[in-house]
Amino acid sequence: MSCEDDMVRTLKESGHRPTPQRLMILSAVRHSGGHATASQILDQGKESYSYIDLSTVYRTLDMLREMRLVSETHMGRDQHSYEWIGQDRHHHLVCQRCEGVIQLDDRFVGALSSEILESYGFRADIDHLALFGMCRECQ
Amino acid sequence: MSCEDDMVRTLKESGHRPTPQRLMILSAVRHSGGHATASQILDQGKESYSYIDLSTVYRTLDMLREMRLVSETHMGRDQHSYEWIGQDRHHHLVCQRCEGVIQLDDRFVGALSSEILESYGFRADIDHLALFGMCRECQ
DNA sequence: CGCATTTCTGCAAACCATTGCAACTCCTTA
DNA sequence: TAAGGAGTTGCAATGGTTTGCAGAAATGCG
Repeated sequence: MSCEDDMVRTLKESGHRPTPQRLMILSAVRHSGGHATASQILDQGKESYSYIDLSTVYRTLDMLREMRLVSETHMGRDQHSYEWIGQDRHHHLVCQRCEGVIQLDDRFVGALSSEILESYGFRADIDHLALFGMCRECQ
Repeated sequence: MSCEDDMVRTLKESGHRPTPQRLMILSAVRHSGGHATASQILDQGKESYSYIDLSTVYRTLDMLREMRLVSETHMGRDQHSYEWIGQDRHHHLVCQRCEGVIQLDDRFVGALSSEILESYGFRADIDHLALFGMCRECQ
């Protein structure tokens, strides 16, 4: 089964329509190989498609976020960045001095979620966390 | 020693100038008793001071954040909210259904910071975390 | 105090993200 | 196949935040 058919099916099953714009945005995020900003997705879309509006990009990304297919992260003060949620869920440690990024395994954050659930009965949805600070080398 | 003298000294020691605008903004955040948005601070400022610009408010809040005197939080999709960091550092659990907010004790997050420091050598600065999800009642 | 230097403010413009709306497209049902 | 209804898009306008810059204010020093 092709990647595209897969997306069409996923959209339909969740009660959304598989429009060309959506398939294009989905494909762009999925194959960007890492973080992508809304305007990057827009640019990529314009190459492979006649025209697409920025608001459509945001609305689609928002939909995908609610379906938990992509994660939305505020990386500092810049644009939001979006990433396809694959098998290996992970988070980021961002150094504010050297601007380096370290991948943080989900088990650390998962442990926090479990403790919160136990103590407060609150189910935290942490798809992608970005924590700021300073890395070993810069300290 | 008055509250104001205290602020003047703090600013000077960090190499910043104690201008009337800054003292006003500092005072507004400090005495707001909880979260305050930039425009709320602006309004409060206009009452006690002739005029102050919104960009000055943002720039000052940014400075205070870097000095770790206030915390900046993205509460959902609305305005950012700023809070004076007092003795009792805390975080928030925001329910996406009922929009209720639960205070989360810092020891949970502190434990996460410690684990990250131990495993990665990364010193995370988590002044104020807002986690989204669903509370016990809404599940 | 007066002057040079640095820092800070207000203003305007820019930028990112969101929203309302009318037109359009897709899907369902007859 | 035609019609109706729901969902989706592009456009324009809006709101919150950031930035560049010229003038103003504060500081340090003779």
